[in-house]
Amino acid sequence: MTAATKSDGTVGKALEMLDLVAEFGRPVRFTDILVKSPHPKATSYRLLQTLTNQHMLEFNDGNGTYSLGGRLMRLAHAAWKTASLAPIARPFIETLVADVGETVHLAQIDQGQVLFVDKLQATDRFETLAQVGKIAPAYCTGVGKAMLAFLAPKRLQLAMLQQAYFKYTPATITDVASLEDELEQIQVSGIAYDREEHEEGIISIAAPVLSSNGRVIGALSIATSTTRHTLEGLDAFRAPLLETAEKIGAEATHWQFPA
Amino acid sequence: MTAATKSDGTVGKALEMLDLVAEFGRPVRFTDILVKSPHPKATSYRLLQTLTNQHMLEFNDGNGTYSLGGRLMRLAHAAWKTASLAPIARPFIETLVADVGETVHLAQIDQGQVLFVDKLQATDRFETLAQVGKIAPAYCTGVGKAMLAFLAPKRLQLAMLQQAYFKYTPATITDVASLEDELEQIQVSGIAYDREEHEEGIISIAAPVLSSNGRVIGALSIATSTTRHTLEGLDAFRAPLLETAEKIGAEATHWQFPA
DNA sequence: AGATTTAGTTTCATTATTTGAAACCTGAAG
DNA sequence: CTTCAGGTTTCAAATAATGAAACTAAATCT
Repeated sequence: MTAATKSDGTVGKALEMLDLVAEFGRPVRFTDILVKSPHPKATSYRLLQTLTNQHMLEFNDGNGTYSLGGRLMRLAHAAWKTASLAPIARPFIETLVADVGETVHLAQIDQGQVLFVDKLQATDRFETLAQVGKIAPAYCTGVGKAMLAFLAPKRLQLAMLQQAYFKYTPATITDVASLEDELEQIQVSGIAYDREEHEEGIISIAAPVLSSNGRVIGALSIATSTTRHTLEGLDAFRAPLLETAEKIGAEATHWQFPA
Repeated sequence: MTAATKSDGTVGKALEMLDLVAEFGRPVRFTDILVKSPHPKATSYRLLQTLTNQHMLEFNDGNGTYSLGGRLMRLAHAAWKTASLAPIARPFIETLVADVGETVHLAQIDQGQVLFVDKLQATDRFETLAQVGKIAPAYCTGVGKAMLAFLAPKRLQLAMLQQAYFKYTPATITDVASLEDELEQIQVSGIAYDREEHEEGIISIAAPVLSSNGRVIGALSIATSTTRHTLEGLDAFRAPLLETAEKIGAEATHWQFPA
């Protein structure tokens, strides 16, 4: 019995089903879900019914599949507006993008993972799906490491322990000791790098956003490809990045954003 | 037994609480929720606890408030990727934006309302919060009317009836008969206009996205301000808009997107 | 300081909901 | 016409949710 999933009654089970549907990444038939569901047939069926009635799932009569419903997007929009750093940070990020001409990401830490809450693209070249709500592991992304480095010890422990370390690329750090070393360095410099650790060809420079009480409330990064910049080249963005992160931190404090 | 709100057990109650928190539009204290909650103190309290355990809500120790949680954004991202028209439509919309140099919205109809699922801005700046997940009434927006006009009669009835008609601006049509007239015209022309009916100073031209079987699966609009274009000026976008809507419809059919 | 109010939390017997094995549909394949 | 697979419903038993009331902690009043 891990601390991970506390079952939490009916609501817990229902949300578990939602996660299942989400995992499939495509509309799913009842049987598809059934094989993954820990519950017997009748129970799974009724949970799906309930969620569909509640518009958390949508049922497609045509092919008998379930997919995630519109109510989720409405709620998430509300979440984004009221509970994320994004609305507060937007104006500053816009300035930064205009300034450096690169794509900027804003992330927060959520359940030990990186949760992207905003993304502004330079002008706008090709790509990309709305990054908002996307998650990534903390230990191998610039924003993730920037936040880990400034996390309070207990929260850090928690985030580090509950993580499975997967080697996404040859450069991914999967060794806890090395990771801790790097976090220490980041704590000193206030800057984190992603050296193709999550995706080959993608590098980034990131800075934590700290509220006035010193707690990490997010992180900011400039991400680019190795074809556009070298790792050293990223240092040009160091100053504006830090400056913007600081401004956002000050503003967030002013708005009493939860630490 | 109204069709409106079927309570649907514990899960329904929990989601009702989520909606409550969302409505406040700010972090809320337990007592704030209590006055709006239909449930007694202990029940409301436990529902919030459950949702917090499940990361659907987040509790801020600092000031004792609840706000919508990260899990919602994760799920919504999955919903956006798998259950919305947006990923399919993206490339076409990008082309359209590049073509006309205006901001383009993509919307779907959800529970009789307009649900924005994507927004691409013309190159430029100012404004705006991630529109994804934002909702608006159908009867007074371009995209909304475009979809209503092509909705199957029964679904239209439903959407029209369950709507409260609020006069957002002097131009808002709140009279069902006039609205029906306009929908007929839209059916013929395949183009809908928003003549400052939802927001003063904002006009738009919209076209429905139809799947091959003739069902509306979404709508596309070009929105602008009265200071940039006149209503007649919008007609310049008519052809590219229709063309793009058609391409998206064809592609969606190909992907068996639910009608 | 002591009394009083307010906000949040817990208890526990009662009540209502959820559960799941099994039976039952229904349309498609053999 | 049988069999089968996917989906749906039933109903007594098991479980989880309920809520009045009691309790705690902190703030506010006297």
